[in-house]
Amino acid sequence: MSGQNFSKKRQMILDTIKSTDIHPSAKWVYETLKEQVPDLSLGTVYRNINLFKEQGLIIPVANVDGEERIDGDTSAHAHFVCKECGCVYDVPATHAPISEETCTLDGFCTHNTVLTYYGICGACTTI
Amino acid sequence: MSGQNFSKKRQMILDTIKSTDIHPSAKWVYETLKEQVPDLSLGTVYRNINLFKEQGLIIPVANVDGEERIDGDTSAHAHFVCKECGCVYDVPATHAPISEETCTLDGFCTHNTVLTYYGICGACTTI
DNA sequence: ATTGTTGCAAAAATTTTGCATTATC
DNA sequence: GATAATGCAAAATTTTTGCAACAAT
Repeated sequence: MSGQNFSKKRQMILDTIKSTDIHPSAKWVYETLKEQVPDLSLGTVYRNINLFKEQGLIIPVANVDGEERIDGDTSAHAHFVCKECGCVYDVPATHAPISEETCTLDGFCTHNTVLTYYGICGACTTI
Repeated sequence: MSGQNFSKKRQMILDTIKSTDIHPSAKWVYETLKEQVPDLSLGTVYRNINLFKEQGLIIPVANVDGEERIDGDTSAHAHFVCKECGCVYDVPATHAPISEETCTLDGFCTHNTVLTYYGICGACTTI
């Protein structure tokens, strides 16, 4: 596409990431989209995810069981990772003391802050 | 050792982790200790790191360039990860709004909180 | 034509694991 | 001797990459 060079598949990968709140892994994006787009390659998913990260369209939020999990919501908020089921939940920014200050430390320039709570989620506690 | 079943190598691996503040990767621990203990295996380092994590003797603090970085200091504090050089720095708890509350979210039980700042460190800014 | 994107498969890199051997008590 | 820890190498995973083919303008 003109200027934006977004291919159909690239757009669908981004849409898939943006349309869910499960904080997916690359594999999940691939498997989910594969149903609609049979001729999709995992390499393409990885390549586009890396591109989106560079462009700031998505952010990596956690590494769960060796898999990187990403978030299409780049607004300031925190996350809760369940050690039991591996689910990643959003935690409203109001609950999370995220200070968006930049360059607070001596000579250090902070670009972004990641606040993650680890524990057992409600679903896993109930069971 | 009696009761504690700590082998010499296990103890040396833990000591190596506890004696540095660089927040090492498994590979770094292996390569560093290999100089003193030539017959050390990388598998042993990984096995012991996993053990220490289960026991709460060390904590994973970040995943930098695909490598998990660990910390022998389990007290409440935050970290700064330089996107440029990959160094991981300690951030005093006084600077970090770490709330040690537990089970604050509905039915969720928080075991630990990880607060990480990402940006460019002083050394990389100067250059 | 030229530029960018993808599929495919191989390759890299990190982490785990099976099993025989060695250490520890 | 019984139990646990290790070395070694293979295996399992996730992620990256080379290259030929394809798409778009």
